[in-house]
Amino acid sequence: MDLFYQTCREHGLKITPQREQIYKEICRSAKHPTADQVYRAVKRRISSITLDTVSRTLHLFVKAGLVISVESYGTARRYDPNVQPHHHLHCTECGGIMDFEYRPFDRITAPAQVAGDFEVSRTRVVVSGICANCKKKQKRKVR
Amino acid sequence: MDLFYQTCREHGLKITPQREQIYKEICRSAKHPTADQVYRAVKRRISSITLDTVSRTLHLFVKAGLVISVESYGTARRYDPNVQPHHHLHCTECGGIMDFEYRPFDRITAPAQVAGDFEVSRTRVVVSGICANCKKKQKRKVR
DNA sequence: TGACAATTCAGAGTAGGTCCTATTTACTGG
DNA sequence: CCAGTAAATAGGACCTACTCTGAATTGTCA
Ligand SMILES: [Mn+2]
Ligand SMILES: [Mn+2]
Ligand SMILES: [Zn+2]
Ligand SMILES: [Zn+2]
Repeated sequence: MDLFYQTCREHGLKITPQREQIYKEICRSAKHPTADQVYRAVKRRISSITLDTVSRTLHLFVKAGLVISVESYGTARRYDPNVQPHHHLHCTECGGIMDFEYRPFDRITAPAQVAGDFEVSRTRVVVSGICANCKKKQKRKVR
Repeated sequence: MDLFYQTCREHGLKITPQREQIYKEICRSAKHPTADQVYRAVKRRISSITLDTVSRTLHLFVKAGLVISVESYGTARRYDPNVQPHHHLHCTECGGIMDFEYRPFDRITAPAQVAGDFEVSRTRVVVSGICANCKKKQKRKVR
Protein backbone atom coordinates (compact mmCIF):
# COMPACT_ATOMS: atom_id res chain seq x y z
CA MET A 1 0.00 0.00 0.00
CA ASP A 2 2.99 2.33 0.41
CA LEU A 3 3.32 2.34 -3.37
CA PHE A 4 -0.32 3.40 -3.56
CA TYR A 5 0.04 6.39 -1.24
CA GLN A 6 3.28 7.46 -2.84
CA THR A 7 1.98 7.19 -6.41
CA CYS A 8 -1.19 9.09 -5.57
CA ARG A 9 0.80 11.91 -4.01
CA GLU A 10 3.19 12.07 -6.95
CA HIS A 11 0.29 12.34 -9.39
CA GLY A 12 -1.90 14.66 -7.32
CA LEU A 13 -4.58 12.01 -6.84
CA LYS A 14 -6.67 12.47 -3.72
CA ILE A 15 -6.63 9.56 -1.32
CA THR A 16 -10.20 8.41 -0.77
CA PRO A 17 -11.56 5.28 0.94
CA GLN A 18 -12.90 4.17 -2.44
CA ARG A 19 -9.48 4.35 -4.06
CA GLU A 20 -7.82 2.55 -1.16
CA GLN A 21 -10.28 -0.33 -1.40
CA ILE A 22 -10.06 -0.51 -5.19
CA TYR A 23 -6.30 -0.80 -5.07
CA LYS A 24 -6.39 -3.33 -2.21
CA GLU A 25 -8.87 -5.44 -4.11
CA ILE A 26 -6.93 -5.52 -7.36
CA CYS A 27 -3.81 -6.53 -5.44
CA ARG A 28 -5.63 -9.27 -3.57
CA SER A 29 -7.10 -10.85 -6.70
CA ALA A 30 -4.52 -12.81 -8.68
CA LYS A 31 -6.89 -12.99 -11.60
CA HIS A 32 -6.39 -9.84 -13.65
CA PRO A 33 -9.94 -8.71 -12.82
CA THR A 34 -12.22 -6.52 -14.89
CA ALA A 35 -13.65 -3.23 -13.58
CA ASP A 36 -16.93 -4.96 -12.89
CA GLN A 37 -15.29 -7.72 -10.85
CA VAL A 38 -13.44 -5.15 -8.76
CA TYR A 39 -16.70 -3.23 -8.37
CA ARG A 40 -18.60 -6.25 -7.03
CA ALA A 41 -15.84 -7.06 -4.53
CA VAL A 42 -15.43 -3.50 -3.25
CA LYS A 43 -19.20 -3.03 -2.99
CA ARG A 44 -19.20 -5.53 -0.11
CA ARG A 45 -17.10 -3.03 1.90
CA ILE A 46 -18.45 0.28 0.52
CA SER A 47 -22.03 -0.40 -0.42
CA SER A 48 -22.69 2.99 -2.00
CA ILE A 49 -19.86 2.69 -4.54
CA THR A 50 -20.79 2.74 -8.22
CA LEU A 51 -19.24 0.96 -11.19
CA ASP A 52 -18.58 4.37 -12.66
CA THR A 53 -16.28 5.30 -9.78
CA VAL A 54 -14.39 2.02 -10.08
CA SER A 55 -14.00 2.38 -13.85
CA ARG A 56 -12.74 5.92 -13.72
CA THR A 57 -10.42 5.13 -10.83
CA LEU A 58 -8.86 2.22 -12.68
CA HIS A 59 -8.24 4.45 -15.71
CA LEU A 60 -6.51 6.93 -13.44
CA PHE A 61 -4.42 4.17 -11.86
CA VAL A 62 -3.28 3.11 -15.33
CA LYS A 63 -2.29 6.69 -16.24
CA ALA A 64 -0.39 6.97 -12.97
CA GLY A 65 1.41 3.68 -13.66
CA LEU A 66 0.03 2.07 -10.51
CA VAL A 67 -1.57 -0.77 -12.46
CA ILE A 68 -1.50 -1.81 -16.09
CA SER A 69 -4.20 -2.84 -18.53
CA VAL A 70 -3.49 -6.26 -19.99
CA GLU A 71 -4.71 -8.23 -22.98
CA SER A 72 -8.09 -9.93 -22.77
CA TYR A 73 -10.00 -12.20 -25.10
CA GLY A 74 -13.46 -10.87 -25.73
CA THR A 75 -14.01 -9.97 -22.13
CA ALA A 76 -13.90 -6.45 -20.77
CA ARG A 77 -10.65 -4.68 -20.04
CA ARG A 78 -8.54 -6.46 -17.43
CA TYR A 79 -6.17 -4.90 -14.92
CA ASP A 80 -2.92 -6.09 -13.41
CA PRO A 81 -1.20 -4.66 -10.30
CA ASN A 82 2.05 -6.34 -11.35
CA VAL A 83 3.79 -3.63 -13.39
CA GLN A 84 7.11 -5.50 -13.52
CA PRO A 85 8.04 -7.41 -16.68
CA HIS A 86 6.32 -10.78 -16.70
CA HIS A 87 4.42 -13.04 -19.08
CA HIS A 88 1.01 -14.63 -19.36
CA LEU A 89 -0.61 -18.00 -19.81
CA HIS A 90 -4.07 -17.68 -21.33
CA CYS A 91 -6.56 -20.53 -21.05
CA THR A 92 -8.90 -20.57 -24.05
CA GLU A 93 -11.40 -22.71 -22.12
CA CYS A 94 -12.03 -20.72 -18.92
CA GLY A 95 -10.54 -17.43 -20.14
CA GLY A 96 -8.16 -17.33 -17.18
CA ILE A 97 -4.92 -15.36 -17.40
CA MET A 98 -2.07 -16.53 -15.19
CA ASP A 99 1.29 -14.88 -14.62
CA PHE A 100 4.56 -16.59 -15.21
CA GLU A 101 8.09 -15.38 -14.85
CA TYR A 102 10.92 -16.51 -17.03
CA ARG A 103 13.79 -14.07 -17.16
CA PRO A 104 15.06 -14.97 -20.66
CA PHE A 105 11.72 -13.79 -22.09
CA ASP A 106 12.17 -10.38 -20.46
CA ARG A 107 15.06 -9.70 -22.82
CA ILE A 108 13.09 -10.38 -26.02
CA THR A 109 13.21 -7.36 -28.33
CA ALA A 110 11.64 -6.80 -31.71
CA PRO A 111 14.31 -5.89 -34.29
CA ALA A 112 14.43 -2.43 -35.81
CA GLN A 113 13.01 -3.53 -39.17
CA VAL A 114 9.89 -4.69 -37.34
CA ALA A 115 9.53 -1.97 -34.77
CA GLY A 116 10.17 0.73 -37.37
CA ASP A 117 8.62 3.94 -36.13
CA PHE A 118 6.78 2.10 -33.39
CA GLU A 119 7.72 3.38 -29.92
CA VAL A 120 7.91 0.21 -27.81
CA SER A 121 6.91 0.41 -24.17
CA ARG A 122 6.45 -3.25 -23.24
CA THR A 123 7.02 -6.66 -24.77
CA ARG A 124 5.20 -9.70 -23.45
CA VAL A 125 5.03 -13.37 -24.37
CA VAL A 126 1.47 -14.72 -24.33
CA VAL A 127 1.08 -18.49 -24.27
CA SER A 128 -2.43 -19.70 -25.15
CA GLY A 129 -3.76 -23.16 -24.48
CA ILE A 130 -5.71 -25.12 -21.91
CA CYS A 131 -4.99 -24.94 -18.20
CA ALA A 132 -4.58 -28.03 -16.00
CA ASN A 133 -7.97 -27.44 -14.39
CA CYS A 134 -9.88 -27.27 -17.66
CA LYS A 135 -8.05 -30.32 -19.01
CA LYS A 136 -9.24 -32.33 -16.01
CA LYS A 137 -12.83 -31.24 -16.59
CA GLN A 138 -12.65 -32.19 -20.28
CA LYS A 139 -11.41 -35.69 -19.42
CA ARG A 140 -14.24 -36.17 -16.93
CA LYS A 141 -16.77 -35.35 -19.64
CA VAL A 142 -15.28 -37.84 -22.09
CA ARG A 143 -15.69 -40.79 -19.72
CA MET B 1 -11.80 -18.51 -50.62
CA ASP B 2 -10.85 -22.10 -51.44
CA LEU B 3 -9.83 -22.56 -47.83
CA PHE B 4 -13.29 -21.32 -46.82
CA TYR B 5 -15.20 -23.82 -48.98
CA GLN B 6 -12.92 -26.66 -47.99
CA THR B 7 -13.08 -25.94 -44.26
CA CYS B 8 -16.86 -25.57 -44.33
CA ARG B 9 -17.25 -28.93 -46.06
CA GLU B 10 -14.86 -30.62 -43.67
CA HIS B 11 -16.80 -29.34 -40.69
CA GLY B 12 -20.29 -29.82 -42.10
CA LEU B 13 -20.98 -26.08 -42.20
CA LYS B 14 -23.51 -25.07 -44.83
CA ILE B 15 -22.28 -22.56 -47.35
CA THR B 16 -24.52 -19.50 -47.27
CA PRO B 17 -24.13 -16.06 -48.85
CA GLN B 18 -23.91 -14.61 -45.33
CA ARG B 19 -20.97 -16.83 -44.43
CA GLU B 20 -19.19 -16.11 -47.70
CA GLN B 21 -19.43 -12.39 -47.16
CA ILE B 22 -18.40 -12.62 -43.53
CA TYR B 23 -15.27 -14.55 -44.41
CA LYS B 24 -14.46 -12.26 -47.34
CA GLU B 25 -14.82 -9.22 -45.13
CA ILE B 26 -12.58 -10.48 -42.35
CA CYS B 27 -9.92 -11.33 -44.94
CA ARG B 28 -10.18 -7.93 -46.57
CA SER B 29 -9.79 -6.01 -43.32
CA ALA B 30 -6.22 -6.03 -42.05
CA LYS B 31 -7.38 -4.71 -38.71
CA HIS B 32 -8.38 -7.70 -36.62
CA PRO B 33 -12.00 -6.51 -36.62
CA THR B 34 -14.66 -7.12 -34.00
CA ALA B 35 -17.95 -8.88 -34.77
CA ASP B 36 -19.68 -5.52 -34.87
CA GLN B 37 -17.22 -4.09 -37.39
CA VAL B 38 -17.66 -7.12 -39.64
CA TYR B 39 -21.42 -6.76 -39.25
CA ARG B 40 -21.45 -3.12 -40.34
CA ALA B 41 -19.33 -3.90 -43.39
CA VAL B 42 -21.33 -6.94 -44.51
CA LYS B 43 -24.62 -5.12 -43.98
CA ARG B 44 -23.76 -2.92 -46.95
CA ARG B 45 -23.96 -6.02 -49.17
CA ILE B 46 -26.65 -8.02 -47.36
CA SER B 47 -28.88 -5.45 -45.74
CA SER B 48 -31.04 -7.94 -43.85
CA ILE B 49 -28.14 -9.49 -41.96
CA THR B 50 -28.13 -9.24 -38.18
CA LEU B 51 -25.29 -8.88 -35.71
CA ASP B 52 -26.44 -12.14 -34.18
CA THR B 53 -25.74 -14.02 -37.39
CA VAL B 54 -22.29 -12.48 -37.69
CA SER B 55 -21.44 -13.25 -34.06
CA ARG B 56 -22.51 -16.87 -34.23
CA THR B 57 -20.80 -17.36 -37.57
CA LEU B 58 -17.51 -16.02 -36.26
CA HIS B 59 -17.69 -18.39 -33.28
CA LEU B 60 -18.20 -21.27 -35.69
CA PHE B 61 -15.28 -20.12 -37.84
CA VAL B 62 -13.07 -20.16 -34.75
CA LYS B 63 -14.15 -23.69 -33.83
CA ALA B 64 -13.47 -24.81 -37.41
CA GLY B 65 -10.00 -23.22 -37.31
CA LEU B 66 -10.82 -20.90 -40.20
CA VAL B 67 -10.04 -17.78 -38.16
CA ILE B 68 -8.64 -17.22 -34.70
CA SER B 69 -9.66 -14.99 -31.83
CA VAL B 70 -6.83 -12.71 -30.78
CA GLU B 71 -6.05 -10.59 -27.76
CA SER B 72 -7.78 -7.25 -27.36
CA TYR B 73 -7.52 -4.46 -24.84
CA GLY B 74 -10.89 -3.66 -23.39
CA THR B 75 -12.60 -3.75 -26.74
CA ALA B 76 -14.79 -6.58 -27.90
CA ARG B 77 -13.41 -9.86 -29.14
CA ARG B 78 -11.25 -9.46 -32.25
CA TYR B 79 -10.79 -11.94 -35.08
CA ASP B 80 -7.83 -12.75 -37.32
CA PRO B 81 -7.94 -14.69 -40.61
CA ASN B 82 -4.19 -15.26 -40.35
CA VAL B 83 -3.95 -18.60 -38.55
CA GLN B 84 -0.22 -19.01 -39.24
CA PRO B 85 2.28 -18.19 -36.46
CA HIS B 86 2.85 -14.45 -36.31
CA HIS B 87 3.15 -11.67 -33.77
CA HIS B 88 1.43 -8.42 -32.88
CA LEU B 89 2.18 -4.77 -32.35
CA HIS B 90 -0.44 -3.14 -30.13
CA CYS B 91 -0.83 0.64 -30.08
CA THR B 92 -2.03 1.82 -26.68
CA GLU B 93 -3.18 5.13 -28.19
CA CYS B 94 -5.49 4.07 -31.03
CA GLY B 95 -5.95 0.46 -29.94
CA GLY B 96 -4.73 -0.82 -33.30
CA ILE B 97 -3.26 -4.29 -33.62
CA MET B 98 -0.79 -4.83 -36.46
CA ASP B 99 0.81 -8.07 -37.59
CA PHE B 100 4.49 -8.59 -37.80
CA GLU B 101 6.52 -11.58 -38.80
CA TYR B 102 9.87 -12.41 -37.32
CA ARG B 103 10.77 -16.06 -37.63
CA PRO B 104 13.02 -16.28 -34.54
CA PHE B 105 10.00 -15.43 -32.37
CA ASP B 106 8.06 -18.36 -33.83
CA ARG B 107 10.45 -20.72 -32.07
CA ILE B 108 9.94 -19.26 -28.59
CA THR B 109 8.78 -21.95 -26.18
CA ALA B 110 7.95 -21.73 -22.52
CA PRO B 111 10.07 -24.16 -20.49
CA ALA B 112 8.49 -27.18 -18.82
CA GLN B 113 8.70 -25.71 -15.30
CA VAL B 114 6.52 -22.82 -16.53
CA ALA B 115 4.12 -24.67 -18.79
CA GLY B 116 3.63 -27.44 -16.22
CA ASP B 117 0.29 -29.06 -16.87
CA PHE B 118 -0.68 -26.34 -19.29
CA GLU B 119 -1.38 -27.67 -22.79
CA VAL B 120 0.13 -25.05 -25.10
CA SER B 121 -1.54 -24.40 -28.44
CA ARG B 122 0.00 -21.09 -29.48
CA THR B 123 2.74 -18.72 -28.34
CA ARG B 124 2.76 -15.11 -29.43
CA VAL B 125 4.91 -12.08 -28.74
CA VAL B 126 2.88 -8.93 -28.13
CA VAL B 127 4.71 -5.63 -28.37
CA SER B 128 2.82 -2.69 -26.87
CA GLY B 129 3.63 0.94 -27.48
CA ILE B 130 2.68 3.85 -29.72
CA CYS B 131 2.37 3.52 -33.48
CA ALA B 132 3.99 5.95 -35.94
CA ASN B 133 0.64 7.52 -36.77
CA CYS B 134 -0.29 8.27 -33.17
CA LYS B 135 3.16 9.62 -32.43
CA LYS B 136 2.75 12.14 -35.25
CA LYS B 137 -0.61 13.25 -33.88
CA GLN B 138 0.85 13.72 -30.40
CA LYS B 139 3.63 15.93 -31.73
CA ARG B 140 1.14 18.08 -33.61
CA LYS B 141 -0.78 18.67 -30.42
CA VAL B 142 2.32 19.72 -28.48
CA ARG B 143 3.11 22.55 -30.91
C1' DT C 1 -11.08 25.95 9.86
C1' DG C 2 -12.63 27.29 5.46
C1' DA C 3 -12.57 27.51 0.37
C1' DC C 4 -12.70 25.00 -3.46
C1' DA C 5 -11.24 21.80 -6.77
C1' DA C 6 -11.48 17.01 -7.05
C1' DT C 7 -14.26 13.18 -6.39
C1' DT C 8 -18.35 10.56 -5.85
C1' DC C 9 -23.10 9.07 -6.63
C1' DA C 10 -27.45 8.30 -9.04
C1' DG C 11 -29.54 7.64 -12.96
C1' DA C 12 -29.94 7.80 -17.93
C1' DG C 13 -27.79 6.41 -22.18
C1' DT C 14 -24.84 3.40 -25.17
C1' DA C 15 -22.12 -0.44 -27.38
C1' DG C 16 -21.78 -4.82 -28.37
C1' DG C 17 -23.38 -8.43 -27.87
C1' DT C 18 -26.81 -13.02 -26.50
C1' DC C 19 -31.27 -15.47 -26.43
C1' DC C 20 -35.67 -16.91 -28.37
C1' DT C 21 -38.83 -18.19 -31.95
C1' DA C 22 -40.79 -18.37 -36.47
C1' DT C 23 -39.42 -18.53 -41.12
C1' DT C 24 -36.28 -19.60 -44.74
C1' DT C 25 -32.58 -22.12 -46.94
C1' DA C 26 -28.94 -25.57 -48.22
C1' DC C 27 -28.03 -30.10 -48.75
C1' DT C 28 -29.47 -35.02 -49.52
C1' DG C 29 -31.01 -39.21 -51.80
C1' DG C 30 -34.85 -41.00 -54.40
C1' DC D 1 -34.85 -32.15 -60.14
C1' DC D 2 -37.55 -32.23 -56.22
C1' DA D 3 -39.21 -32.99 -51.46
C1' DG D 4 -37.90 -33.64 -46.73
C1' DT D 5 -35.11 -32.32 -43.05
C1' DA D 6 -31.79 -30.23 -40.33
C1' DA D 7 -29.30 -26.12 -40.25
C1' DA D 8 -29.25 -21.31 -40.61
C1' DT D 9 -31.21 -16.67 -40.51
C1' DA D 10 -34.00 -12.46 -39.20
C1' DG D 11 -36.17 -9.83 -36.01
C1' DG D 12 -36.74 -8.38 -31.68
C1' DA D 13 -36.37 -8.65 -26.63
C1' DC D 14 -33.02 -8.66 -23.27
C1' DC D 15 -28.47 -8.14 -21.00
C1' DT D 16 -23.86 -6.71 -19.31
C1' DA D 17 -20.42 -3.65 -18.76
C1' DC D 18 -19.49 0.34 -19.18
C1' DT D 19 -19.84 5.87 -20.07
C1' DC D 20 -21.89 10.35 -19.55
C1' DT D 21 -24.20 14.16 -17.08
C1' DG D 22 -25.13 16.97 -13.31
C1' DA D 23 -25.68 17.67 -8.49
C1' DA D 24 -23.90 16.60 -3.87
C1' DT D 25 -19.95 15.50 -1.07
C1' DT D 26 -15.19 15.33 0.48
C1' DG D 27 -9.93 15.67 0.81
C1' DT D 28 -6.37 19.03 0.81
C1' DC D 29 -3.92 22.98 1.85
C1' DA D 30 -3.63 27.85 2.95
MN1 LIG E 1 -0.03 -10.40 -15.03
MN1 LIG F 1 -2.73 -11.00 -36.59
ZN1 LIG G 1 -8.86 -22.99 -17.91
ZN1 LIG H 1 -1.89 4.15 -32.82
